[in-house]
Amino acid sequence: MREHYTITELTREFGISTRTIRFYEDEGLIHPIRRGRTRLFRPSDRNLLKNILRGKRLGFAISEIREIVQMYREPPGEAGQLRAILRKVADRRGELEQKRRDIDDMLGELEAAEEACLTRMAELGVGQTSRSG
Amino acid sequence: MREHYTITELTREFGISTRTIRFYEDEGLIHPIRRGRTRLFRPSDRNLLKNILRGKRLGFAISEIREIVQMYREPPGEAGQLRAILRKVADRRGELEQKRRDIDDMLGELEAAEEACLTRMAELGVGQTSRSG
DNA sequence: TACGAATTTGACTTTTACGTAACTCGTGGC
DNA sequence: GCCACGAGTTACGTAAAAGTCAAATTCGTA
Repeated sequence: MREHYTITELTREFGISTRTIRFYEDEGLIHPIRRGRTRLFRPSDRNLLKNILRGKRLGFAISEIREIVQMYREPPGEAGQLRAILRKVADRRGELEQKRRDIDDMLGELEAAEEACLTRMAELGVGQTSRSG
Repeated sequence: MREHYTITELTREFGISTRTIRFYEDEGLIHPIRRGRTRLFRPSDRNLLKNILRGKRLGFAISEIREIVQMYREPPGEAGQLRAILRKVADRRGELEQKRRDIDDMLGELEAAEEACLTRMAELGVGQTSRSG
């Protein structure tokens, strides 16, 4: 595990721009340390970025991702705040389960579409090159 | 199964605005029939809308959703187009599987966060009201 | 057929998530 | 000391996805 990563290393690894990473810092999602003015990303920062991009792929907004990654930090010492986090965790879990149902439904539709295409090709007497599923 | 739905019925059912539905029509995602100038939504339109909103929840852009719902239509009669659809189906399936991995990873992180909170509460000697998982 | 509620269309505005341009700073090599 | 070069900052721009508002229709119905 490396000590630090530069911003451009992370842009290459994750296929995003420096602007994007700096934007996430401006938005308070990530807090790299500095050597002079230059950002240095620790492995934990890199991991956090990975989490952020996961959230993006799942369609969460920046404001939501901010809330989510805040839940991953050291739990606070106050009971009310802990309960608030637990509630949010439960909410997000519900959302994710909805998304999973959405994925399954969508996969079902795709399969139906594929079947329809294959049937149509058979009708036309067209040979297929390969079959994925 | 009803014959037709009005626009406001669908807005209530799905929790979206009339502007949104009309926007989707402008974007060519949906094509309700008309009685005069008034839109009438068939059950198939309602189902299509459901598909569109699924895509939205999963973070697909309108342009992607347009492509996706086009794949659900009657397959064309030309072999090249059929093969193109099959390729797109395979691509989307790959994306959905990535999203599913993202969901599982994120659920894992949430679980870890929950554990950390519960541990912290135990340390503090705080009673929990309930446990979801 | 007159009225109010719902609908349509069109234009303009807003928010989000960055992109782009223009410039400065700091550091290593010669 | 100068230069190249990557990184930083500031400010403005923009595309997508609606929200908002106004004006014109249209519909059910009394």
